[in-house]
Amino acid sequence: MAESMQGLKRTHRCAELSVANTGETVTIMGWVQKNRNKGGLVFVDVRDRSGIIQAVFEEGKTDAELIEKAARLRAEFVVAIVGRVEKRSGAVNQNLATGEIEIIPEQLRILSESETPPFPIEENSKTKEEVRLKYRYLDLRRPDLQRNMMMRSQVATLTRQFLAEEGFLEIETPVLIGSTPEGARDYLVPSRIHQGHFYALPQSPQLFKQLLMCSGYDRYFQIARCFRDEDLRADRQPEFTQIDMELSFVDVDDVIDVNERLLAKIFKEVLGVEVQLPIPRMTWREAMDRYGSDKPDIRFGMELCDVTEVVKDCGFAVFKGAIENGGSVRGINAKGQGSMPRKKIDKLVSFAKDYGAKGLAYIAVQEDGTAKSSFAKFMTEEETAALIQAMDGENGDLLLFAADQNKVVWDVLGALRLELARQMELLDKNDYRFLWVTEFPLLEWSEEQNRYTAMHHPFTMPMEEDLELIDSEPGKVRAKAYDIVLNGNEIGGGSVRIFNPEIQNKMFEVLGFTPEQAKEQFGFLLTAFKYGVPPHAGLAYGLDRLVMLMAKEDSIRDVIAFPKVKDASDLMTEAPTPVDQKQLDELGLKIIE
RNA sequence: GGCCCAGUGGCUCAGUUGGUUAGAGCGCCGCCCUGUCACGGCGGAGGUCGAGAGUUCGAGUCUCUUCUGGGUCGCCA
Repeated sequence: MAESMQGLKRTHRCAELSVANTGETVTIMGWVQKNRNKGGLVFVDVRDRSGIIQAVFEEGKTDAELIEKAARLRAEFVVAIVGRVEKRSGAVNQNLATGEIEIIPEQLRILSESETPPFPIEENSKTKEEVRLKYRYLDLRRPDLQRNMMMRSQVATLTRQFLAEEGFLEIETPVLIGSTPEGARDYLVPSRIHQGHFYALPQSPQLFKQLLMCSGYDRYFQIARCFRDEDLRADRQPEFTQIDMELSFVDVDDVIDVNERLLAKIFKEVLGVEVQLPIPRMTWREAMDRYGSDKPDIRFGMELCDVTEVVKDCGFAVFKGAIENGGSVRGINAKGQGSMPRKKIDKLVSFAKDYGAKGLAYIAVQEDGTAKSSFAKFMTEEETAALIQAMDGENGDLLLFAADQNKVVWDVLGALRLELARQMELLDKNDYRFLWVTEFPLLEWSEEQNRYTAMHHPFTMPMEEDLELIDSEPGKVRAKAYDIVLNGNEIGGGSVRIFNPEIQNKMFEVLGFTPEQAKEQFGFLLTAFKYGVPPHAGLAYGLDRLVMLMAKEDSIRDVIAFPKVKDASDLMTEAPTPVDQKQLDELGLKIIE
């Protein structure tokens, strides 16, 4: 039966106690981690979010009645203990922060009993995620998740502190907004009052923060929940959190400057990691050419090498064909992997095919200098030698080549490069390598829609020097857009925004919007722009991804208190759930079976 | 929507070429134990192998379907 905590007040968290508290009478409250009964001598480990402290119930020092009560404690009982802090008379536990001390109880109250939990509440859980998520409130008791959540809170707090000092105002924007079909799928919320009309949940506060700039708030930020109804991944949840900001009277360098200092502060204070400023920058084109990715992981090399010129006259039809079709031939050199077994190479080939390659050519340079190759028979010895040389191929290297349109070649080799790095264990989670990727293309051709779509969003400012290309070669126009990349993850991105209505209208035109469509969807923004809009720019971080990397986790689920699973449902609450017919009727909705 | 992986007591796993009462560790329950902290000792309970169908004399083990979770491609302005 549960006892009251009346008359007691917690004085410390468990692991806040140290030898400095020796002799003090303290009150702790927490969960029983472990009860070790030596037969009259009872050790109880009590846990809270700070850590663990041991209480010792011993004859002569504690009432017999209390010892008996302690012996009844089971895992996850919630207890309050009043007692004296003493240096341990027995062995010190080096593995415990509080390992030199223990509590000699004077009072023990069982505030709450517990059934045996379905899985152990311990660090480095081996329990499958399915079970953990069903009992997420228990999972969240585990020290590693508690550390993650505390780290997340610390990041948010530091962000608020820093941005406030830099003159940013925290302003909330609505969650019930109008739908804009451009981009990701919206979550829709039916309106009861306007039947047949729907709100959408924001994919980001983009339009509102731009309007706040129009309204003169100058520097805005928000830690904002965003929603996208797309398929999930390890680093994608249907609802996620952005650190969103917008600044007036700034250009690219100003946004980058304040954000570099923000990142440096966060990493210094949370992880003790010094971020070397300035963070290196790379144009999108350079990133693609060197890494085959717009979010390169620069913790390791294995850069792409364009060998189009070297092989353009060779006898290998695949290479020649790709080049004649306007594509390129590029390779990567997996140092020291020349002896990779055929089976493993075949796996790389099929891996490459998943990314759109028609095939993957390779040369495995043996230790004796001979080459095993999938295509050498189509080439002269001189051509093969020239290719190996162009790739810096040394004995024992594995050279892998993709030949196709640039986009395919980049995708394939970019993915392959990462896969090989994983296999070769080149990725150190303690190594934090930031990179700005700049000058993204403004537009991207969509085969599916047979039109250009905005690579970032339709409010991104083209680079002034490319403006003249916007009609003739829209695909070549670069944007004042930038992403902040950390260890191959896009942790944030932003752009300078268009604040000139003519350029904005031009942009809509290129995107295939009729003036009517533009007005219908973004009319309020376009109208706002008629009343004096400051030049402005902004950036948004994916807070979940940022904290995931800081916590050295592989999934953002490990830094989100109540995440959803792959099909976007919640295993604990079982949301989404069916609703009553009455609710549907009120909303004027009918479910078609 | 496609592809891949996993699904055996509460948890984590093992189960040979399909063959008698399905094993282990941890946890749980009982008894014992005064310095443990992965406590220890003795004893015990607990699963029909995600679900369904099929092949077979016989299936955890093969086939098909399905459900659940994970990874990934597409998708994610």
